[in-house]
Amino acid sequence: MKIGYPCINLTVDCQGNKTFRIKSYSEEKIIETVENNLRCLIEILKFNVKHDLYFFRISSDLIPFASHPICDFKWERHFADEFKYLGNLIRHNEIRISMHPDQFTLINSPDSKIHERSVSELLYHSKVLDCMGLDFSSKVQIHIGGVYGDKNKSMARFIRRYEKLDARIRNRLVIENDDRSYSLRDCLCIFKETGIPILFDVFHHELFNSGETLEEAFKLFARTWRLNDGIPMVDYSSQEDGQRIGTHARSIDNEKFRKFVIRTRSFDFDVMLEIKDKEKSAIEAVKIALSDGRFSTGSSRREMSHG
DNA sequence: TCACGTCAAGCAGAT
DNA sequence: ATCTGCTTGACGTGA
Repeated sequence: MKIGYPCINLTVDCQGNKTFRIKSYSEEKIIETVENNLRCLIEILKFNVKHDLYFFRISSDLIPFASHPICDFKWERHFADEFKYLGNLIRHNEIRISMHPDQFTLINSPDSKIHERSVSELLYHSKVLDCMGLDFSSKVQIHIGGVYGDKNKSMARFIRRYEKLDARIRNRLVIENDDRSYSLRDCLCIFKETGIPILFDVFHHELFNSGETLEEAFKLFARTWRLNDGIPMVDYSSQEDGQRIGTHARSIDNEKFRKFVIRTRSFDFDVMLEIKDKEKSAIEAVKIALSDGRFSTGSSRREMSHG
């Protein structure tokens, strides 16, 4: 089990997801911004290793406007050395990586323009992982998309569109159950047709499910991951008390997480804490997992792999 | 230096 | 109709 958090580190004094307004786009601006973002990503990953955090989601803002027509900058070539360095850092420390394109990425949209933009966005995400030389256990996660008034048609459209995607995307794409439109059961239907692994979101499943217990859900999604995909990925959050249903917790609820760890003991998976205070809660989660014997520190893992 | 309107992009549900 | 949340507030103009 590896534990991590998404995109932003609040301790390290380095913002790895800097962007700018499209109006101020220039080659100079994007070079300067990406330089900063790559440098900070390195800093954050080093911080993570020091704190036994071996799972990280790279921000989609790493290369701002990468999939937009305005961007004709050859970022892969320009930053080839930096990407190589990052790839080595990630592989050497056995860090698990994910990316999560945002809510505008909808490959099942009936609007062909939105569909095309979404494919470009997915290709950008896949290329980032490719040019770091990462294998197919580094994933790009999306939700199935919109319902557009007819769920069956929209799911069929997703499947058709998926089958036409570039292999660079298909090798990395995983689907995540969401909290109101497409449940774990819906993701399993898509899996049956396409073989896409399912990234399980614990909190979404609590809010929107077909009656499966946590243990049943784990049995169902865990087998959708093949050997090349690595072990299953899980997103974890919990409800912030007193806020509207669906609000992610500000800080980890230690007892709740401990219970989760105990209930899922018979499964091996990597877990990302989608908690607002980021690495702070992730570090708490590491302590809890360690105390349950679910987790080995980086130094002991490295010794094992050498010995 | 700081307040605050706005930011590439979509959808669904709540108000 | 308008607002909010979503993996994450942050950019940058104007005072």
